[in-house]
Order: sequence, then C-alpha cells, then structure tokens
Amino acid sequence: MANQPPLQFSLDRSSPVPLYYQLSQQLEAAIEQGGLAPGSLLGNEIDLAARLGLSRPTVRQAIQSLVDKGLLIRRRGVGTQVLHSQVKRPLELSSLYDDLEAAGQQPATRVLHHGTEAAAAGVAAALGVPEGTEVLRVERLRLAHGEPMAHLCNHLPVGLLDAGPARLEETGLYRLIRAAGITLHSARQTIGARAATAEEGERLAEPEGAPLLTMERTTYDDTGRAVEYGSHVYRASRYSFEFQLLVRS
Amino acid sequence: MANQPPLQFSLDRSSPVPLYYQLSQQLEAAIEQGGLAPGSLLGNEIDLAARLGLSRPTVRQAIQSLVDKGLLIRRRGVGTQVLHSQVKRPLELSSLYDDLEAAGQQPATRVLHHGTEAAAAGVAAALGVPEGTEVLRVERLRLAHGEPMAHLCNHLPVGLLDAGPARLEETGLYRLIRAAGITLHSARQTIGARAATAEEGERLAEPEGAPLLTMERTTYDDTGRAVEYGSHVYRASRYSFEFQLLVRS
DNA sequence: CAGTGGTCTAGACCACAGT
DNA sequence: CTGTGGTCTAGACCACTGA
Repeated sequence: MANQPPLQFSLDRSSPVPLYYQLSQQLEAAIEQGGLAPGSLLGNEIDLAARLGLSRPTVRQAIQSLVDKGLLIRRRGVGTQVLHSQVKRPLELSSLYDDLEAAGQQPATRVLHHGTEAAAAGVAAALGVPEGTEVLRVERLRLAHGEPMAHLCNHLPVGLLDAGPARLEETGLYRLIRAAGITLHSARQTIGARAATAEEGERLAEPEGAPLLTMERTTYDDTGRAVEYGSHVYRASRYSFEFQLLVRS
Repeated sequence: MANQPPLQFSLDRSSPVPLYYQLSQQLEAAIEQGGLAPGSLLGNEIDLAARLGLSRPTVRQAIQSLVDKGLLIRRRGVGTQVLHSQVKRPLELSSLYDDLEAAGQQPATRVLHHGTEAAAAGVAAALGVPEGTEVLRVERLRLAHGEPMAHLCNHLPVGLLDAGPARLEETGLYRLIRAAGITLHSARQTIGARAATAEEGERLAEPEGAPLLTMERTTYDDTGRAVEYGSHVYRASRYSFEFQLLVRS
C-alpha cells in the first residue's frame, strides 16, 4: 500500500464553484482514470490541505463527498483509501426513456391516452388527494428499435404539467416534470412480477401468460407533495432493473 | 409556516456519543413523533447553536445528516424545513430473512446444498476470481409460515464463512457474514422476471410457467473484494421488492 | 433591505490503529 | 509511541430569498 506520487490539482479561487467541489471533482476524475490506484492511500488531510493552500475542513468536505459516493473509505489511524472499484451508479430515480437513450436503444413513445378523470381510490391514496379529485391520466407505450418494451400508466395532479401528448412523444415524463420547475426529491417503488393478461400480451407482443415485470412508483417533490403515481409493466424478456446500492453505515 | 415552539434538547458532553449525533437523533425523534410539524421551519442555525451552546458547524453537521436522510430540506434565504414525510427506509441491502422476520412471517430455511466446487465462468467473473477457483456453494429454500417463498443460490469465496449448514438454517446469510467480522460496503443488483421451469415450479409449489421474480446480486466489502454472489428466485405471487430512494442532488 | 443557508479559515483536542 | 481520521470551536464573508 505505497503512497501515490503527489497529484496535481488546480483550484480557481475566483470561480463561483466551491473549492471543496473543485477538489472532489478532480479527485474523482483521478480515481476513475486510474491516476489513483485502488487500495492506495490518499495521504493525510493535514498535508493535503497545506499543499493545496486550503483549510482542513474544506479538504475533508471534498473527501467526505466521495466517501458518500462509495469511492473512498476512511479508517481512523490508517488513512483514506481508494476503494477497489466496481462502482457505477448508486441507483438513480431512473427514467426508462433516459435509460434506453443512454443505451443507444432509440426510444420512442406512443401516447395511448391523455386526459383528466376522477381519481379512483388507489390513485387518490397514492397521490394523497381526496377520492374523486380530477387527475391527469397518461398511458404510453414505450418502444425501442420499434419493438414494444413497456406499457406505462401515470397519474398526475392536474395543472402540474402543461405538456400535451406531442411533448410526451418526444421525451420522458421526468424531463417534462423537471422542466416544469419541479424539484424531485424521493420516490417509493415496488417491483414485482405477474403473468400477462391477453390484452397486455397484445400490447406488448408477448403471449398471454408471459412473465412481466411490474413497477409501481409514487414520486414526491421537495415539499413532500406527490407529483406522480406510475404503474408500469415491462416485458421481462427485454428488460430488467440494474442498480448499485451502498450499505448504510 | 409559523415557527415551532422551541423544543428541548439535552446534550451530554461527557458522553462518548458525538454532540452532532445526539442532536440529530433528538431532531429525528421530534420529527417522527410530530413534535416538529411537516412544513415548519426549524429556526436558523445561528440561534439554534447559541441556544444549545454549540458552534454553528456542529449544528450544521447534525442538520446535514437529516437532510441526507431526506427528512429535512434546506433553502438558502428561507430556512430549514421539515419535509412532509412519507419517508421510511432509503433502501437497504436487504436480507430476505430479516425482511420476513420484521414482517412477522416466521421465516425458516432449508439448506438443500452446502459444499465447495470449482467456480464456473459466470460465478468466477462475479466474484472476481480465476475460473476454476474453489468456491462455496450454498443452496437454500426460504419458507414463511411453512410455505416456500424463494430459492436462494449463493456462491462465496472459501474460508470466508466457517458456519455450517446448521447455522444457515437458523439465520440469514448476511448476519453470518457480518458476524464473521466483514464490513459490507456495496452491492450490485439486477432484478428481473421469468417463467418457472418444471423443476423450479416443483420446488416453489408453483405451476410450470408461473411468473418468478429473479434477483442477482454481488456484494462487496469495504476493501472492494466480492464476498458473495447470489442468484435468487422468488414466487411473484408471494413477494415483491419495495423500497424508497432519494434523488441525487 | 434583512435574514437565511453556503462556504471557508486556523486552529484545538480526542480516539483509534499500527509500530 | 506516532500518525491518522473524528470531532469541535469561534469567528468570517458571500449568495440567495423574500419583503
């Protein structure tokens, strides 16, 4: 576990970007590009702060953010080590559209329904509104390479989105919600599986009884208000959920 | 958004428990028990620090830990607010055994296989060892109320666990791994679905072709070493994955 | 404008790991 | 024992929000 040759960091004090953030970004880049070998020690915080002309708390803040990301691990009496990294994404509030686009799958959307209706009991409970409240229901078929991938049914409070069906065919729902100035905060998800009904099979080009992945999700904004309730069905033969998670310590 | 009546906090400076942690625990308790109403402001950090006889950074550290948990939200120029809370668990590295036990489902385990063997290609890749390395394979059937719930196949490096089949029938694998002094750090998971084969149906008391939930997971310890690769199959009629997640900001 | 959180400093002492 | 990260202090200035 030898130490590394001292790396070069460039800090711009005139930049509006916080110093700790500049440092954490450069550290992260050094780790990902192999400039800092897995298992190697980072060098103690005091020296690092002195070398960079920063105070120790600022350096600690930079390091801590990478510890929270799972890239580094601190041990008292030992030092800060680069983790042998299998790390990728810590599980995001993913958008199927973005996932497919990132995978080069050429996503497309067909809007099957777009209109308001009175919320049924289950939807009302999920959105935290009284039963019978007017809500927007959107049903979409998501395709990749022209093949159906999933059937997406979403309920939203009315007035949240001013986008019509046309916008929904161009991009993902989450992008539209964010574009409406809403800050997403958290979500509650349930993932399960069931056999396809005849109608579902028809829509997704699967035989009746084929296994389907299901996801129900309620998303909340930073005021704690529910902004979306989704009930999605994926072809199990074409899709699975993949994610990384960190152990709470 | 009126302010709250000032709450009482008791800090013990002679305790080995850090002050920021004592404060964050008491804040969290106050939030969960309704002493701090959702949407209410917490009061500014300077005053809070003065009232508690703490420095501002210490108070900030306490507040920040709750922000990271999703319980609070800070807005510059506004203040720190209690989030309208639907929050529960932020998604843990869950153990099926613990989940069932917490739900009062009386979990039981039947060990179907327990022995070492040469790692096949897929297993070797997941564990990051050369193909053909000796690894421990454990196959278990998990039951709840005497009904089969899941079939669990796990591969581990030899020597990691000294527990025999008897211990594996008493508790979950993760508890045994932790009891062996290993600090779990992260995991990579894939959740999918497929139709049951005849053999799987037999084991899980489902008809052939019934939908099954599948999970593959590789777990890493805090040195980045893979400690376990699991390939699990759950009865979709009896089980689903439920979790909360926070949006990366 | 006043008030808030966001960032930063330059120290201090303590707890724990490894020698 | 020495060296590390863990905690804590008492200030400072800035950026943003809302009146």
